[in-house]
Amino acid sequence: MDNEAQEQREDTDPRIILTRHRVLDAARRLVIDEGQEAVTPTRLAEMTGISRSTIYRRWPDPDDIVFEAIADDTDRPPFAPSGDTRQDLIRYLEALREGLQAFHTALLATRIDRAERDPETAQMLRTVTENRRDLMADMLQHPRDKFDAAQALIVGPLMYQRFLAREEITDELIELVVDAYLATRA
Amino acid sequence: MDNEAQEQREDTDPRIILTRHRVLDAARRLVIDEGQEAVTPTRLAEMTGISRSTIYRRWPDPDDIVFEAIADDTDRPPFAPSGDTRQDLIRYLEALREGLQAFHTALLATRIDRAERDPETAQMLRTVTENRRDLMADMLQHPRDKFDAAQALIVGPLMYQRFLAREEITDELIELVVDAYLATRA
DNA sequence: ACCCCTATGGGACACTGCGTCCCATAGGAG
DNA sequence: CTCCTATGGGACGCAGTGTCCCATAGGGGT
Repeated sequence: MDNEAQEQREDTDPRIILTRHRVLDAARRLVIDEGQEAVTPTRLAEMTGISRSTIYRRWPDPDDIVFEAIADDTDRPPFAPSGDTRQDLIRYLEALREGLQAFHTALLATRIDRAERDPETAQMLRTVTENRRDLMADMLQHPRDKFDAAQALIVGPLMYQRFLAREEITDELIELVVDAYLATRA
Repeated sequence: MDNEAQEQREDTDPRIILTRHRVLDAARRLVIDEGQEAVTPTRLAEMTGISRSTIYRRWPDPDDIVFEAIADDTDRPPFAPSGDTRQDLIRYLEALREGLQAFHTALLATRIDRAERDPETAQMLRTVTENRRDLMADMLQHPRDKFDAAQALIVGPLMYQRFLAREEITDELIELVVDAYLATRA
């Protein structure tokens, strides 16, 4: 098999890396600005200067471009917990609020929609969610296996406010969420 | 102006009503099964037997078809409150859970995604949210203007579990959500 | 029962973008 | 310096889009 050699090259050949990076970057911008249906090899070629041939060669199924573009989302590292759980939670949610205001949050909305029809995207969403759960459980020194419901309780209201109600996430809401969660632990 | 006459006909002429109904029905099925990018006049014509000409005549901009298809979502009427707030909330969330399992829930995911780029869809989402809030405030005999945060607290966790974590909404989660909310009122 | 009005059907049309292919060229690895 | 391969730049047939025109069918009013 020279499949291994092939994969090796894809990770090291600077030409391949650059192509991949530029195309996925452009794809992300397209998803954010115009939605995933705007992501076509022709548009990407125009935006990046990379030829259509190359794009088709790298991604025989253009739909994979959208998937890969919305997949690599790097969670930022957590801050150091102070030990004051209430204060830590508030700080965490304030950081989450800030993240939800960033322009790339539209990518999350696209993931939500795609996951309804694409099992791979659904799996990706689950993984991202679990990662954040583990990260947060560590931060709060909380057993992971009992933290699923807590995640929903804490993160859910902010997601609701951002994507469904589409209204501002106020300081009051954050405090309310934190206190409601803490009440369940007492 | 014969614009009024025109609009009058669109609401009464059975030919127009039937066409509209059949096309939007097919569009909903397409959005649910294959996503909004699959909604094209050609596909709709094939599915409904209605000619492409007619579809273009009714919707000069095909994108409006998706919007109208996902827009008319009728909230079911609430049940009669028993007066026991905790029990009423649990029953409400159980009904919501059932609704979130229905196949047409994918339409909500599409709304969330679309709202990121289309102001009209964003407005529609806000209106739907407000309607549910008012409905629920009435049910719980709760002042509406202070109910926004409560909505996020109560409905948010279920939405999170359904769309982000993509895991089952358990009875335990529902009880936890209700008790957490009630704790904030004490 | 009749007639007028309009919605629909069924094409044709140019146009755009898609997906595939082939060959020439440029850039990286040894 | 040389081989190997990634990219570029076209060509091509094909499918779908959006527009137009004319014939027909079905509703509403007399």
